[in-house]
Amino acid sequence: MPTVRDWEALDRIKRASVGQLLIKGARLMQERFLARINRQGPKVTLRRAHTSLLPHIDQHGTRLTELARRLGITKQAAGQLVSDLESMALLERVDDPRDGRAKLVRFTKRGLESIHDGLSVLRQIESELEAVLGKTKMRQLHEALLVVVDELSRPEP
Amino acid sequence: MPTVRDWEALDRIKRASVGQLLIKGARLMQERFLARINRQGPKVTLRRAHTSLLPHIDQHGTRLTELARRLGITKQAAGQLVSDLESMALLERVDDPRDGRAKLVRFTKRGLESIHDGLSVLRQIESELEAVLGKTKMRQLHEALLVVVDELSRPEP
DNA sequence: ACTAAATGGTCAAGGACGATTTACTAAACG
DNA sequence: CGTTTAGTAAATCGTCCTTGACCATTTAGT
Repeated sequence: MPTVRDWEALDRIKRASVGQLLIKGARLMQERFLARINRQGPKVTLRRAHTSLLPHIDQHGTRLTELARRLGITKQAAGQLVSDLESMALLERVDDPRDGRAKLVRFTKRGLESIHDGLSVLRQIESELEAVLGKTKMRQLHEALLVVVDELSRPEP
Repeated sequence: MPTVRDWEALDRIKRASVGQLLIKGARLMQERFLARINRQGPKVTLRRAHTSLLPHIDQHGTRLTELARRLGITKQAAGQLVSDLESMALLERVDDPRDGRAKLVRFTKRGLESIHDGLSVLRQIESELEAVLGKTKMRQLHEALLVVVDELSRPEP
């Protein structure tokens, strides 16, 4: 039977939970990022799935299957995302010289410029965070997040 | 024209970006949480939208309209989530004695027990993080995230 | 070399989720 | 009263992803 004491405990946990703060912070970060990107120009409309694809495009291009593998989705799903970004002229498919079946997905000139713009928006937001956190705590946050991502990336026990 | 130097810069930024680490960490956290919750019993299947609703249910019940407002969605959308959770016997709708039109959404006994279970899963994951981070860095992470959430919660400049 | 299996990719259909719009009932408020 | 507020109902939508079928090419087995 739930008591008032139980509820106070729940409240304390909710406020104290690193996990919940992490999730909330990430959501806010993503919203702010997409809002600024899509505000500063009617060029294209990036969606969440696109932004999770883009970081996996390598300098010399990446195969669709490899992208799908890295994202943990089917190659059809990855193909759809690539097609979207292709129609925005951010990505292009070129034949892979080492395999006649394969194509390499890579940035267009414009896509690369857009990525640079995007990263500068990200840096801007991060510098706003650093302004309130301070340099030291920002560095600590960065280090801690590296460890967190590393730990959570390993398979479940 | 993109150069190799540009690419190296991009790579450095990607690895260094607090924003991207935050988003990735949150995604991994949520995945691990839902996986464990849904693994330790075939009782119910919680989805992401449900877990974002639950923390807003107050001790004495919360009105649907208020839930919708807090979540930033329409009351119909909130109503649907509540209906889902109701059919899992985690929530119930009761008449609000202070307003004949209104109903209060509140936890059932079972729902509250499940919440406790859920929070203990969360604490478990967090303790695993603390095991690799160390107590001090875990505390620093917590404090930094509080500031980050606070800063990102304020309206856009 | 020749065929069989594996691999890279595309097309089409559609499902799950998380919402929205529009329309409605019932109660409260003033 | 008439207007506002709480909630429900039904249809639909956008996003993101899957399944299934298929073609072209490479790789392996014998």
